[in-house]
Amino acid sequence: MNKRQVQKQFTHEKIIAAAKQIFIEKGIINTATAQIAEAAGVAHGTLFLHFPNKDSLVIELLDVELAKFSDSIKKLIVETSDIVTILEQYLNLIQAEEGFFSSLARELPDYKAELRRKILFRESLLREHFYRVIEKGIEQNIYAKVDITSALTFLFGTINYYLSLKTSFVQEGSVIEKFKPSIIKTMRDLLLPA
Amino acid sequence: MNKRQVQKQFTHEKIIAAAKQIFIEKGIINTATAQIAEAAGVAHGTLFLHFPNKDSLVIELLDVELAKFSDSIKKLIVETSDIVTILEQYLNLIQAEEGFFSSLARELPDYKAELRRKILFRESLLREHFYRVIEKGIEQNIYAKVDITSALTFLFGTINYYLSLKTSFVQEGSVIEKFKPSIIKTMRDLLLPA
DNA sequence: CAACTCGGTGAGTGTGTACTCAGTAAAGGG
DNA sequence: CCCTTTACTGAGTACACACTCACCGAGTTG
Repeated sequence: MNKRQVQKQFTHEKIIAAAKQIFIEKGIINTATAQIAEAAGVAHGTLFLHFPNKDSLVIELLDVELAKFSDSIKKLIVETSDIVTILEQYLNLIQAEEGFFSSLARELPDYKAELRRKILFRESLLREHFYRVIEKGIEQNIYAKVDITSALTFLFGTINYYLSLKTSFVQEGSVIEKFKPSIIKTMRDLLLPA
Repeated sequence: MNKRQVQKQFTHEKIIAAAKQIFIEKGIINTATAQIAEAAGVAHGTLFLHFPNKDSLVIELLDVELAKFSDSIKKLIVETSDIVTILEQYLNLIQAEEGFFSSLARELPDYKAELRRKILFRESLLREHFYRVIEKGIEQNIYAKVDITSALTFLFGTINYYLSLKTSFVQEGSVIEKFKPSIIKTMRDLLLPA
């Protein structure tokens, strides 16, 4: 890579990093492209050399984050079959991206179809993984013969619900962190045989 | 009331009705004040004679709807103590306003603080009512000695979750209707002693 | 019925924002 | 060393939207 290409890629990454940061703080709709450019330390116009429009920027950012997240989940599920450990780690992952994905999820309906599809894909992926883990555990008599769908609905529903509270509890700290113990307790109660 | 006052009130109500209709269809942020005026059959400027700004219109509409909803819930809970009936009726109520409140809830984070507070108030009200019903039931040995908080988290979390799916399942029909049986089943399992 | 009140009108204004484009300077190539 | 290519710049454009205001005419009042 020559000097120009290096510079170009550097700028590209600066913009994405800045966008992620501001989106977490203010949400996507509330962030003007000019602000992203300013935060990235480039001219407003530069942004549109790297992305044809704001949506493309959001989608590329989402793709990158989704890939990271998906890899972490796969790794996690391959490495352990203990439901409590998986849950804990999973909640840690959610927590790390809490601001970004939850703000995205909340803006979803106002936003474009492709974003919606991506978020939904991510969720179906997670459900699928969990489903397999639990199913295998049941076969091996590790877990109780629960209604898997109910258990997963509880898990995802609860997380969704807590995240939706986020803007209300504006205090410092992670929403997931706060509710982690009760989520784990309930999932354990649901899954482990009495 | 003289002719002028009647006319004024009529216009006021026309605007609110039109606003509700369009908000359900397109969400609040995506609806321009000019469109509301057009749908109401009044001039754009007329809207601002009746409401100082768009937010006030939203808040008045929300107040009206909240009052209706709250009354229905109170009545429902006074009239019956059978949890399954209460749940069914409650889900019917949610369903009737599904479009309006769920679109509101989804836009919340982008929107103004007072709206957030009102939605939150509504939820705390509902939780409170349910809490009382279940608590009373437990005292009278009607329901299992469940962890009330978990049960309610499941209920509200799940409903929230299903509503968040709404824009994805754009097909006709109510989201709540679709998931009602599984919500009721799980709540019954949680609440009724084995 | 003349004078006045007041709800309604809609073209106009100000603002915020996504996106453009003519110009600039540094890098690359012959 | 000069010419071309290219990433970048930032003032400018187009547009959408909330909100205004000078004017109108029907309703009310004495």
